[in-house]
Amino acid sequence: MAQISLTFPDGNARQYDAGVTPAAVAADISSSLAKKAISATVDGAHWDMQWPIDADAQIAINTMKDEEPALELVRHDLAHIMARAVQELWPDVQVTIGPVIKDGWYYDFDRKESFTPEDLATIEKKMKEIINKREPVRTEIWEREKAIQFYKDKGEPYKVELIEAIPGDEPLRMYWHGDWQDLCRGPHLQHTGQVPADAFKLMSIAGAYWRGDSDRAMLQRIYGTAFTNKEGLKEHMHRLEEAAKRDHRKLGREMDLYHMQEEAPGQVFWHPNGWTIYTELQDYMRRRQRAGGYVEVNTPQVVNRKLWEASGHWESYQENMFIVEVDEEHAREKTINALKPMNCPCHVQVFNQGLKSYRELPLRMAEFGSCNRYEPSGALHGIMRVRGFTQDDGHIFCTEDQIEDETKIFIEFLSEIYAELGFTNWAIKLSTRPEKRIGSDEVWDKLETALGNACKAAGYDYDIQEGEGAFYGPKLEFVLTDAIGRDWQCGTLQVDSNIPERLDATYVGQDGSKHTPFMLHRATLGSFERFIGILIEEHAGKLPFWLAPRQVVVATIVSDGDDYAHEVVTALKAAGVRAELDIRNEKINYKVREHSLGKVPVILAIGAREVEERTVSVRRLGENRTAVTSLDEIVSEMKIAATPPDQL
RNA sequence: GCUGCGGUAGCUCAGUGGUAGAGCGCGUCAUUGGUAAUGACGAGGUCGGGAGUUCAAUUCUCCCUCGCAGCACCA
Repeated sequence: MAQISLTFPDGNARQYDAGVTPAAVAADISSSLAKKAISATVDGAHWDMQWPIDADAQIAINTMKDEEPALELVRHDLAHIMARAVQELWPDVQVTIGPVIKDGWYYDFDRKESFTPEDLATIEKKMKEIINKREPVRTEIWEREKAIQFYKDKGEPYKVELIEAIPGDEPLRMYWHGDWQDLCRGPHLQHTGQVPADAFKLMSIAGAYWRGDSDRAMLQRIYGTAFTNKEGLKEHMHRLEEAAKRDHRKLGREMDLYHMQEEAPGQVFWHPNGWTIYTELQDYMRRRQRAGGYVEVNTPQVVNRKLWEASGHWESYQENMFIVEVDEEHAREKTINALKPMNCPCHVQVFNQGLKSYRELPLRMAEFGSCNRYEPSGALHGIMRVRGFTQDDGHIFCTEDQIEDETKIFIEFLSEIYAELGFTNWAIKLSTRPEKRIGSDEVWDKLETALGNACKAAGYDYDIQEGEGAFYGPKLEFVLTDAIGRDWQCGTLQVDSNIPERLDATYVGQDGSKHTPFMLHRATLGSFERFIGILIEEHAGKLPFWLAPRQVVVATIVSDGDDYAHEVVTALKAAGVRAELDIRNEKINYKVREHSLGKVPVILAIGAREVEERTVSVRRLGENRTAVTSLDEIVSEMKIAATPPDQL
């Protein structure tokens, strides 16, 4: 038999017969390693202890101490163990797929009756029994036909469909956890007892479509979370609790920012505090856009269907549009209109007024454009996904040659703004050509390359989302993350020549003839609603001072300080600071607690001493010490703090 | 939109086939206090909406609506 050489991480190599398994290699090293081993890494690939190695390779034997492979295996084995537990408890349940995801795994089942939260505890108990049996995990490679026949006989049509969807005639890998079998690429642990029985938890039950297709069966998905030890699980549960406290829906109520109600689902009633954040942000963006060479416009809310027919929205976006009909009863003629779901067609109307020259390009047109979209009810989420919102929208009319530069300029514009708003972690995703699209591959090549180059030129990496672009062009998404790790697209930039063409936008080129411009749809914040939601969660309600709706509360300790407190508030207000007076007949402890919970960044306490010395006792949110400062000093300090970053 | 769960006082929640309860908040009074809850008293709810079953429905059933989690969607 041929010999192969396996090189270990320490650089030493050993010779083995070809086809040796990591299990044998581990046993060769030591019996304790053979026991502890969970998998191997062979030339960078995650390798099951049972898989043969046929050629020279770099090898590392993994144990539970190797966090990355350990988590992967624990979660993956738990997916199988959970499916086995479910089928042992309810033999009529059909199994489908169960992948590892962030923090855990899920498995999708088909069962007539619904799983209940009580069932989760039952399943967990059964899973622990399976783990305690320490049954071996075994794998075999099967011919396709055999696998299909096996699952047909077993009455598992989902598995048959999965196999049929695997391309080619490649043999299929089967895994057994004890007697329970599943189709699986692997790798897996050596036996079920290697799964820590106290480091996992079943989290929730939800519906999920088979193969992600809403036309197909709705399955029941059970989510689980798992770590390599009990502490890991505990920490994770703690993180979830902490994240829940940052939820903008909770903070929005506590900080009295906004509310929503049944009569206007998916639309925001902004309260004074929330609207302060909104207008402060809008003022900031307006100054930023002016400085960035944009002209600001404003366009109608209610627009006749003719324009939507021309733009193509009537055909392809109608189910998401609020249709407004005006009938003869109270108007001279019957018209059908729609609330604008986006601003681009209106911006083209502005562009189309008068003849444009290539000398005017790129033309950067911005609007704080209020849009209404009839979003599916299940998609609504606080102020992050709503039916009525205002975009910090903009369209850059330009030539093809200008796309890359304009994109780079935009990315730089956006990144400065995100930094000033306190975001350090955000990502760019480049969505490329979808299957259904218009335009030639040459044009798509150019446009995708232009966007990618612009990112690199601006100094940013990006992830590619294959096939996720719009039918008319590729796009960049600028993604921020909320408190519990959900991603939200905020900024965007999309390349489009379709709408300009459909709506007859032209410019006169250097050659004297008319050309269709490209249009870059772009938004920095995305929508004020979503962005403010993210902003609240990112800062856990403790917004940067200049954005804080309530910046300073001047709180008296004794009523003898009332007059002076008035004076302090007046001075702060005159300096442009949002200051409030709290001379209620309450103890200072009470006032401090209340305003701290309300996330007021600065509390100025005033007692007899401060009145006497014309000072204030300064307490900042998140600190429990105080400092005495003179009135003049605090006013000028607060004035600077309240100045937006672009005006410093 | 789909699956599951939920809607009781301003908020957080308990509860019941015989028209409801707590804590916080709110109001009144007393208290003038040094940095995360002073005390006493009081007001406040057609139990999300509609229909049905019942002598009787907040409670059981159905429909609608809104919300939550996930899926699908997201120009």
